[in-house]
Amino acid sequence: MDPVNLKKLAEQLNLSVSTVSKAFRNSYDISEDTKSRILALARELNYQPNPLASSLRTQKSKTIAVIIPEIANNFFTQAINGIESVAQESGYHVLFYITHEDHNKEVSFTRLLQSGRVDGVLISLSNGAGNFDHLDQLREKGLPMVFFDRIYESSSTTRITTNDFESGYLATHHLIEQGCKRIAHIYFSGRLSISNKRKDGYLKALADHGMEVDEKLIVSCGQDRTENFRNVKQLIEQEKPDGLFSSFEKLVILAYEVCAELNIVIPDQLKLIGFSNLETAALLNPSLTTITQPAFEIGWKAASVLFKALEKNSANIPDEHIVIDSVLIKRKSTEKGEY
Amino acid sequence: MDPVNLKKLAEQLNLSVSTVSKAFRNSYDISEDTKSRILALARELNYQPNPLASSLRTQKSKTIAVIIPEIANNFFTQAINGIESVAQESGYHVLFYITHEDHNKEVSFTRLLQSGRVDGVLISLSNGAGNFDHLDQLREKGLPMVFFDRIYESSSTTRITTNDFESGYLATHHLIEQGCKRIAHIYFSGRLSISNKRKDGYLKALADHGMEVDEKLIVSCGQDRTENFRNVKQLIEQEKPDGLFSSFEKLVILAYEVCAELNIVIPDQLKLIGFSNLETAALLNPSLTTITQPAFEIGWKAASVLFKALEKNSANIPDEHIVIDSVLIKRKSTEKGEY
DNA sequence: TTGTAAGCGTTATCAT
DNA sequence: ATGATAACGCTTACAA
Repeated sequence: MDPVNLKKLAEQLNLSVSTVSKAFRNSYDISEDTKSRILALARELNYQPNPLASSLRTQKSKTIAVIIPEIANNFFTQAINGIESVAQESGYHVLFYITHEDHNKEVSFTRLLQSGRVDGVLISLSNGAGNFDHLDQLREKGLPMVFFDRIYESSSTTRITTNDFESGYLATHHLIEQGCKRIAHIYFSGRLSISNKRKDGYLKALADHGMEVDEKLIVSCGQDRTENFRNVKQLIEQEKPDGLFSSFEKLVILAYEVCAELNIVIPDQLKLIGFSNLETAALLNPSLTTITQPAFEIGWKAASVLFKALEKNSANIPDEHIVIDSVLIKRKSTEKGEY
Repeated sequence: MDPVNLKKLAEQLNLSVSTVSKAFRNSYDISEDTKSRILALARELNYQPNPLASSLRTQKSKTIAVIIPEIANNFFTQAINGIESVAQESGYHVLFYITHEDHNKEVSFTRLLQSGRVDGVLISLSNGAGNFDHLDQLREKGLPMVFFDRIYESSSTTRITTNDFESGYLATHHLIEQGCKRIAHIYFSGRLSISNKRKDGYLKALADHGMEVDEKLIVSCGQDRTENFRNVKQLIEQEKPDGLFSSFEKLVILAYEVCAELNIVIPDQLKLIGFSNLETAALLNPSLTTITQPAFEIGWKAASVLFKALEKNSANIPDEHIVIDSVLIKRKSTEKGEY
């Protein structure tokens, strides 16, 4: 219960604090003999250095922050696994902050990180207001940051995403191949670059196949689940699309639920494809055709880029956009019927 | 870029560091006038106190650690949401450590927490060796801990779980009600108390209904997915149970996959029920009857108990076992056929 | 009401 | 090879 620190070790060994301290870092500059005596006592007393004191002195906390919009989301949990695997290997500690898509929370979290608590930040933006002052401010304080998935496009640091535009294109193209003529799209409105890119891919695919864009087939969703349900239901009921591309997993699930309520048979009446990292995609009724993001790799890469900069002691992270491709996994929800 | 700290504020205002420091805490003991001057400059220079220095001085980090076995797991992500909601409200920071069911990692993580990094720990055990020395050691260092879900039963602090025994009983009882005669059980082997309790519930239900226990119907699983698959496949193929109760979500999913491979029709040939917090349980083919844990509440409660103790500055957490009941949600996977 | 100074536990510089 | 000392940025008696 009473603390064991350098001072106590030093007293018990009749050494100075600085000598003891060195034993834990400088292998040279200290005799093998005293060093082993020190380490022995440290083990015996179960000495653990105080990271706060050490961080204060060295100005490195060996800690990073991860800011994400939500956690009950397969993309993010897999990305976290990627981040965490690098962090564990590099001996870093990880603080998590969940914004719940609330821009104000994002702002106040970043404020809390401005003074020494962490050495760097990995962040995936909330779908809130398009104001990035808080992020610029963090950069000004010299805190290295890496964006992943929901990136701040005009930041001058590394940004990591999947090939959102191409994936949106491919998803739509797949529906066209499967014979769809009226292809709807649902997405999350807001400032998210990925949302817009995926939609652009959808639009381009339609254009490339000489299909007209019908604005009524494009439904933007928000944070209110009930409202989203109503809107998607209305879309399917009234516009009777024969294909639907959703750019977010939450919305694909919603579409399944709407179809169940409306007794719409997938894929016969409506073919469904969506971005998703659901592990049970193959077990759904019917199994779901997905655009699956390399979530683990994205998290892994983001953390790797950050740690590489931290090891070099440089807050200078390359100003580049790294893209890791998604894969389209075909399943029953987009199968051609034999009707 | 250059740091703004108390000293700099003090210099610019021709005040002493201590006066400035007080302005941020002691509203009294300092004139309204100077206080507002200080706060104004602080805002202007975007001053953020250095938490390391402050924590070092006050011996409170306003940070807790959460140690869990895995993150890509609906129970844990929902529990995290519960934890995080309390933490945010109380202004605490949260460090996450994922053990990946590796006892050695659990040991080394706890070691890292022994000296001031955190004020308290929330932990759900890995399914490793049954050695709890590292946990006892943490307690000896005076670090408040709360266990949730996968608890250390004989620890003398608060432990929070669902009603595992009763839920195992109910699940089995439900299968019996639905007409099952040969009820199998799959679970994770190891030291986890919850795994054993759920199994005990299964055994008791069989006994209460005068059904014999057939050891061949009870299959224990480990960390190797391929091996688990093989064992569960063998169970279903050779023992031909007509009901199956799985005490973990991962294993229910596995059972679905096995049935798909064997062309076993659920629920006609085999009725399936399992512990699960899957959000898509209702969308599976067929929809899955679940025992669903109050994951958010469990996380919320665990964090609340811990913070209450921390606010009182007492490492004394009640030695009690709090139980929050699960619910049995009936769906198609256990429906009686009309055959 | 404001200031002085010690100290939290460590690290780093400079003597010895 | 070892030790004295200052410093990291903040809080808190205590003094003025």
